[in-house]
Amino acid sequence: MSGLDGVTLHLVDSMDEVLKLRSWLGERRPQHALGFDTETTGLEFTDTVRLAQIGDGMTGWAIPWDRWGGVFEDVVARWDGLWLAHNMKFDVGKLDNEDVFMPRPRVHDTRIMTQVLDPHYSTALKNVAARLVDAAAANAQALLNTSLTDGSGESGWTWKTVPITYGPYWTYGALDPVLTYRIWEILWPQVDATCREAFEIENAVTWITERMERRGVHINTAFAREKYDAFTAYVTESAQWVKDTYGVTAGSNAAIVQVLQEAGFAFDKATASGAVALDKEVLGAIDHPLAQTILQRRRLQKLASTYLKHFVEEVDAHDLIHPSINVLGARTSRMSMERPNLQNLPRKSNSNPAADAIRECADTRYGETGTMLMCDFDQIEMRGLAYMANEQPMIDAFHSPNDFFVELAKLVYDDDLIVKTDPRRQVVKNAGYATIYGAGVEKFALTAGIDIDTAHRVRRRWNELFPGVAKFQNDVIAVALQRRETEGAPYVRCPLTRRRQVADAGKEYALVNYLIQGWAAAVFKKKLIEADDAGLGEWMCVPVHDEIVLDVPNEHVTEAAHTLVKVMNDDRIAGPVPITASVSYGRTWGSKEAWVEHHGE
DNA sequence: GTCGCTTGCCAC
DNA sequence: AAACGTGGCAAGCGAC
Repeated sequence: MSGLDGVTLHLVDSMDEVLKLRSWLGERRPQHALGFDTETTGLEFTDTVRLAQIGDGMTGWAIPWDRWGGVFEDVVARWDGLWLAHNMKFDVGKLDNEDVFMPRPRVHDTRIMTQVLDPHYSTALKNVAARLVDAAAANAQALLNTSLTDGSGESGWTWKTVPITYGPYWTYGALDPVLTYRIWEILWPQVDATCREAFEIENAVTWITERMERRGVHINTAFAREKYDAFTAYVTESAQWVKDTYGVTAGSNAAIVQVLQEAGFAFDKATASGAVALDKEVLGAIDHPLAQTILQRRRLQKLASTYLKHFVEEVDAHDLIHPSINVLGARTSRMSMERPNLQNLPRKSNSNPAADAIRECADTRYGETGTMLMCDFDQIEMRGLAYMANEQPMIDAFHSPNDFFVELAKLVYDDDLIVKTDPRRQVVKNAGYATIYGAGVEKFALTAGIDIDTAHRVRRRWNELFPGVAKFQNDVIAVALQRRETEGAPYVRCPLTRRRQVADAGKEYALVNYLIQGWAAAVFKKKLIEADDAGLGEWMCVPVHDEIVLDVPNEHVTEAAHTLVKVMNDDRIAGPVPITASVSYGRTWGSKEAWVEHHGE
């Protein structure tokens, strides 16, 4: 059968339709699953359900919420099979708000299925449906969606105002669970056969992050406001000073460059498109009050507008901020976070002491009776590299009680006296990460702050010491290129994605990084599930790639930290490479106090 | 006024 | 032969 021929759509607007729906439901077998979806007044947290839809591959039902919501609730109570949704976190959350609770363990997300099979494709329902089910129907539906989103249709209606009885609205609504069901029919056999564990991990992590989103992160709003006001005042006053003194706009790079050129400074760094670069590195090297003022203004503006502004303006009545966590954020299986992104809060730094305030804004919601716990893996990606390359000297270094990069530096420089403060340790660390990212010698030299000749020597020595790493890199690329011949595109198989393709032809070197990053993301997600199973789910707030942040009442801190240590340290998950993690704690996320386990307490 | 592009910068 | 991966976000600016 082609496309959607023969599909029947119903609007449940009478007792007669309700009876038809009940009779239809009675004929469903639990193994057949049901698709569901909601239409809401919008995408904001405060927006509510207007229509709830259910369906299978041939029949879709649109249920107006205000009048017939109880019918949907009744179906949820009766159905004991699988529920399918595309982007389930959104719909289940909206239904939660209406006091209708979907049975989470029985809800499977078709968006996750597309992602684990091939993250190269768009996961948006309309695109997946157009690709797998019926292009014309999906595109017509997308057109309506756009007109409702921006009110651009002839009617001027929006998601909030469109009459439920408007034909295109309810029919396309009723079609969504049908499309979801069809997608499931096509994708589930592939997922089941090739990447079922990946699907189960992503589906489980989705519910864990949904809980984190609801729980939120507490903000010390008085402190955040004080810093925001102070930084913003500097931003405004310095801009005025720049205008008064030099007659230019502080935010206009071209104008600033011109003033500095007239003052005798030369510029040789270019941007991607060939303009004169004026980044912090360039500014830092210019000994001129204008350059230094612009630099400091940029620093404080970044802190005020990217972080503090959200902290001040977007907290709820309990001073909690609720970012949105995207489990399928990166095509390497990493998660991403937005509004705001708490994965890129500045760390403590000597060059920008003002930045310390940002992590100090995120504090425990329990005041004097709570503690923030931060637990992060130690060099997780380097361990992944050692594991996948099976590189014995690296594995040995990970078993040493000493610092990993000190041990590596001793090998590279053939000097047993190297200590942690030796600058050669940093060079070797940079060499390691340059390998993971696929950097050339030139970029490696630049980031390590060494000359090209030294970089060449270090890299030569590195390859000599770790031949397994080079072999691993070459093998990954060779296999990928072979796949290009036989399957049309070069790709790697990661633990949570069946095919991770290169973004651009000629960038095959990046596949090594995809593999390592994808492996690390899988380890992290498995540990989130273990931590949740061990009872830590109620305290967890933020996942940061290799770190979990928790907000714990003091009476549970000792046990929570102990559980974290037990879950996150693992000498089995990476073969001969031990995975270790460190816990720190304090009143705020910025606290650095190391947690030491006291046995026998 | 909005949109898309560019530039810059924060994290892991 | 060539070569730093994954994200989110804000501000300036020209184009519509």
